[in-house]
Amino acid sequence: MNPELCERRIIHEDRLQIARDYLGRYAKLESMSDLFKAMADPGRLKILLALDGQEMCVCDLAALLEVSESAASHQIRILRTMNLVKNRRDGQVLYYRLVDDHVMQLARVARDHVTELAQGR
Amino acid sequence: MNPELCERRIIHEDRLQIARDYLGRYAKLESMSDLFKAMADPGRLKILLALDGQEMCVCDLAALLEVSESAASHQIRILRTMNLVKNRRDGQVLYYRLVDDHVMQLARVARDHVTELAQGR
DNA sequence: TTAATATATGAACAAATATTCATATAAGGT
DNA sequence: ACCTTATATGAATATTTGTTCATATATTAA
Repeated sequence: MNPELCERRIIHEDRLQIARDYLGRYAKLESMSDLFKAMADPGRLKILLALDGQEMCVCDLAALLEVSESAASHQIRILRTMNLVKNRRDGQVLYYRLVDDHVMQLARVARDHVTELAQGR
Repeated sequence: MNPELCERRIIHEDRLQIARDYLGRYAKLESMSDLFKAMADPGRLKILLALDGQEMCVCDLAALLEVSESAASHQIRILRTMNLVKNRRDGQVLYYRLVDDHVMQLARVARDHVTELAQGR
């Protein structure tokens, strides 16, 4: 066992308690980080933005990202698994679309954050 | 060169063009995915939530996450690099705090997303 | 100025993630 | 039934990310 993990140094016991209580109110913390993980790749983020307001198929998205259809399909599978997109079959073609508006809300806040920082806050 | 990347199959040229134009308006796409990457780890997400409304030092955060102070410091460095937190020195202690409110906005939307999905939308 | 505290950082290793290639499945056409 | 199209998936490899351990730096106290 690591001694550093046992005899632990804590300066602000009160703040630690506040943080623990607060984290208790965020029950699905793992799922939340999974959601961010899904959006943490430029390619997947492009896919999500491309699906804002329209349905697209795998081959379209592969063309957009300039990757193989297999690679695109793997990325899309992650987005499906994380419940960000869903699909609808029309004959041979699977059309992908966003599950809800949360994704775009996240994208907008993220864009605001990075643009504000670029302007020196 | 991969032939699949050259003779590309595109079904919806119009939608592809819409997506390309739309992505053009998201200039800082890499920075956006970096921001999500920073929040894509449960430990770092805990740190960010813990800092909602209060300052904490590295040893507090290490205690909260139950990891070594070195590990906590490495995680915090990522949050600093991605401009999510900043610090203030008071003597020997470095106090960390959130840069702005965007982080908490993101956390709230993410929480709403995962709780709604858990309830079957 | 020596020692102690608080934190940062570099390097090595371990674990997770992404990409590629080959193959599988599912629908539609012939 | 057989072939083609559209997409999914498994396995192997390549890349990225996280953790640990040792060491470095900065501030304060003795």
